[in-house]
Order: sequence, then C-alpha cells, then structure tokens
Amino acid sequence: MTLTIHEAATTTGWSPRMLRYVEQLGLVEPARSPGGYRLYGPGQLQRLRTLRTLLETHGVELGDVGFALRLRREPELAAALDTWFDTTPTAPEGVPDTDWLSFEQDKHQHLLNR
Amino acid sequence: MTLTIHEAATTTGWSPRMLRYVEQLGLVEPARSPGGYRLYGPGQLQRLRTLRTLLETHGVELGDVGFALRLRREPELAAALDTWFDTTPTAPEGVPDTDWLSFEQDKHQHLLNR
DNA sequence: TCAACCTTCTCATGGTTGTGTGAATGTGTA
DNA sequence: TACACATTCACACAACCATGAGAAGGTTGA
Repeated sequence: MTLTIHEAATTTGWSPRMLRYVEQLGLVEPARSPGGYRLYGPGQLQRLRTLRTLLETHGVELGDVGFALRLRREPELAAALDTWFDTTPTAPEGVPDTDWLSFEQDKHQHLLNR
Repeated sequence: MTLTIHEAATTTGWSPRMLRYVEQLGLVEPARSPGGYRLYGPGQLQRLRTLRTLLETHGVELGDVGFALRLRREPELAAALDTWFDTTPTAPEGVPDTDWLSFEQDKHQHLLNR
C-alpha cells in the first residue's frame, strides 16, 4: 500500500515539488524503491494531510515546523531557550540589584519552578 | 539604573536598530520614560547579552526565538505540534494496516509515552 | 536654551524561503 | 521496447527577513 510521489501529491493537496521540500526539511521522509522512487505509506499520507491543516489553522510556516523539529532533535537547544525564557520574565525591575547576576547563573544550573 | 537605547546598544553589542527589532519580536521589552524613551534595566541588558550568545552558539535566528516565544504563548499550538510529531515517528511501515487510523486518532486524545 | 540624544516612519538592500519549471537522465510496466 | 512517470540539479522569482540609513520631529538635562 504505497503511493508514488505524484499520487501522494494529488491525494494530499501538496505539489510533488513541495513533497520533496517537506522531505528535505525532515518532516515526512518516505521510503524508497530499489530504483530510488519515493514510496509514501498511509502513515505518511495522514501526516501530510494533518501537516497541511496544522499550518492553516495556526498560521505556521513549514520552516517553523522545521524549527520545532530541531528543538526535539537538539535538547540542549531547547534547554538553552528554556533557561533564557525563564530568566527575568520580561519585567526585571523590582529585583534587588545585587542579587542579579548570581540569580541569573543559578537558573542556568537547575531550571526553576515558574 | 537604566540605560538609554544607544548606551544599551554599545554595552550589549546590538545596534539600536536591532534593539528596536528585538523589542518588536517581543523578546526584550524595555520600560519607557514619560517622554517615550526606551529604558533598559540590568535584567534586560543581561538578557540581550545571553540572547546574543544563544544565537551564536546554536546557529539560531531571531525569528526562531520569536517562534519559540509563540510556542509558549500559544499552548494549543505547542500541543498541536506535539501530537503531530508524536504520531508515527517517521517510520510507519511495519504497523498492521488496519489499526492505522484508530491508532492515529487515539494519539490525538491522550499523548502517548514515547 | 540648546546640543545631543530619542521617537516613529519610510526607503533600501542583500540574503533566505517557498514554489514553479525545465533539462538531462533513470525506472517500471504492459 | 516504449511510454509514462521518477530522479536530481539548476534557474527563476515574488515575498519576506534582518539591517542600515535618513527624514521629521520630540525629550532630556546641564
């Protein structure tokens, strides 16, 4: 039960070109025939359709989903972003001036309860 | 202890233009003087510096950090991405054909243990 | 008051994204 | 063996991103 790229394209609403692009982003990677043809299984077709609605309903770009993928492949990146966001929630005033740097650095050790 | 935009720029390595851009992305939002001048506190200066190293050490773009911000401001977006990624971890073959759709839909109910 | 800074807004621009189209070539099947 | 379809690669291009620079005007503080 596998479809060729053109068939997969017509049943999912993507263009063949875009299917190759989506694959290049690492989002949906079909198997290959011995000769190199892309073979899309039912799982991938479903993924392609839901990807489509995901983009539309949330106003997200393919590149954004690609970045989200990066976030789960590089946990240290996700962790770095976490600490950055959790540090001084955009309103630093009112914190005693002296504690500041140590406070920052503590956060980098163990993520705090927010 | 607040710096004006030009001072903040020189001590953090950003240009004033970029500080305004960073603010527009929602990443570092300084207070304002009664007359409308941006006022950067020590917390924001630290944030700007760490932001800079974050970008450099991980090869991330400002827009990516902006998207990460979106992810924590719109939990339903993050959830949608979670379910999409957790569904059929890019290798659907080998799963009995019939269980497929129900399997998919289950996942959308309660996130599974990966 | 006045110099030095700030504000917003607009124009400019090189780089990247998303997407199509075509060329040159290989694959699958009746 | 053909014929329709696939592959990769490259050119194209509008739209957007990240930045700079300038204009027109307001704020600050000695």
